Amino acid sequence: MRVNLAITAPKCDCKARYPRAMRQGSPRFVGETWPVMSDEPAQAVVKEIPPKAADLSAWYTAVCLKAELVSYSPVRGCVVLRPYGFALWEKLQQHLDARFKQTGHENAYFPLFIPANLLQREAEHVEGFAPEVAWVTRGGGEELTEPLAIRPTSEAIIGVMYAKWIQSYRDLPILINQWANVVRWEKATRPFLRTMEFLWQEGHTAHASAEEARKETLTILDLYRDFAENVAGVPVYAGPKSAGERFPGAVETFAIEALMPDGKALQSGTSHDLGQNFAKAYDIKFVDSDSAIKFVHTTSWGVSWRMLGGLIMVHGDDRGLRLPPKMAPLEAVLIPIVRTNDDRAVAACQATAERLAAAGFRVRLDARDEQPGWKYSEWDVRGVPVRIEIGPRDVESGTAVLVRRDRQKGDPEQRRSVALRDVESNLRELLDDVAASLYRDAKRFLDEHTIATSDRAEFFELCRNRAGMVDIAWCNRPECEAHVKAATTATSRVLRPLEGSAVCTACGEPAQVRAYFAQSY
RNA sequence: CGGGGCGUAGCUCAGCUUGGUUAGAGCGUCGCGUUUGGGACGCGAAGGCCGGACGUUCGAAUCGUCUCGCCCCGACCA
Repeated sequence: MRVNLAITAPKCDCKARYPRAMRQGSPRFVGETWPVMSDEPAQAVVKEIPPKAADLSAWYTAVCLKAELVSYSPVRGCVVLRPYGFALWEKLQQHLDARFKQTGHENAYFPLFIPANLLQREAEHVEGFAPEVAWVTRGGGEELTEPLAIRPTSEAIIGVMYAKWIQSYRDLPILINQWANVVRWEKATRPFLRTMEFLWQEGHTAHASAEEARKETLTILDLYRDFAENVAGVPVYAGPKSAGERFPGAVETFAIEALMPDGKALQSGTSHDLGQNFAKAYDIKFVDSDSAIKFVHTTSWGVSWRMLGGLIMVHGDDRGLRLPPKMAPLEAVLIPIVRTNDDRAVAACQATAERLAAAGFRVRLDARDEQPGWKYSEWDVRGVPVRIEIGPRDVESGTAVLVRRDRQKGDPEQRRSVALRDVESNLRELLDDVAASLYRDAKRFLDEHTIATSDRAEFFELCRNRAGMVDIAWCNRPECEAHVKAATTATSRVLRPLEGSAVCTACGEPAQVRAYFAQSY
């Protein structure tokens, strides 16, 4: 089998090199820090990527651009998802889609345009989305008699269709998902985290009973949690949202919330129990087994490419992306070390790449005519979990050097030499270890930045300082949350049951739940 | 939508205060050669409606007004 493993498009806009003066005296071999700038702790490791700890926002934007995930476009607030970024999105799609199928869902596709009157049927829904809906008012050179909304979400159009499709309890449940783009008119945008047009999936289901709808909502919530933790390596808190954080039109909203390095929470997936609100608005009725005409119970749930933004921030370091292996478009990149009159390493890499591909690994050979060190840096920026180096010494000894992206230079565990005959098992083991290690680090960060307090002043201070997930006993009253938000800009992220009795840390009223409070993206 | 910053070569920027010949640098790109285990080096070459519009002026990258876009910090959201 001859697979196309070599890269063919070496174009990249991140090749800037350090000025010569800065390079002089730099070590030529691994195991030492490069560049030598020990008296300048804030110095970027990779040119054009500022240190992550110094300015998360600047670091984030630079990484998204330099890793060639996205590129800004001439369209305000909209990014181009470049091939590497799209490949990352595809990995998310593959994993989630497989889970949706396993739980009985089917994919379908609904129109991008939503007539004004449809969108307006559910009062809370339209009110909630009004500020961010884009409208088409002209088409074919003529003013439209009825403006068309560009979907901010698809409850409306799907509700109308469900009303047509559903007659009997035998038609239920309907379990449909769509992969789509949606538009929300945003004022400030950032790659993945908030763009005017974004990619997501939205699931829409209809059920005969409230219990079944609630079960579906929770099934998806757990599916999202499982994906975030076990595939993306991002630990999350999952649970119900407060009334103030609820989806417009929902009876109850559940979410998974991740914690970013700057102490702000990122809502990474939502699952809504819509009750009969949309069924009533869109007249989705069925005849039940007892011959009574009833409204269905619906749910909706979504994960967007925002999840990718969270993964980037949680795992990335000063050298760029660090992708969890299951999400990485490439699990390993092979870099031959060629010498003058000795390009045996290229053939060895090609053969190894083919073997690995045959074994099911996503690998690529980088045989471009560039310095090896230059290639290391470039693939570091892109976060490929493992690099495989084969040089003349390896050709002689039948070995390869496996270098893991999650470890820093100088770490003795960063690189290991393995026999080529065992490369598959070694790579498998290494990838698993990288995945576990990335998750472990992220989990430790979340744990260390989840702070329980019952002291009112401390609570407000922690919220203001973006200390992380601030865990309190809470009254679950909208007025209380509004007050906390006004004072600290933090809101409740997700709730969980309260054990025993307590007073609300924020206001002193009787507590009903425990809540994680944090500022959020 | 408020507050702040920035748009000059593919990238990072200098030049602008005090308008004046062909607008510069480093890196990248292209060609040739030497190199290649953490961002190589030499020689040669190409590359710019100075974000856009209007204005002031004999003359605008430079001054003024407007506009578009990007970044950062807030308010709203996934």
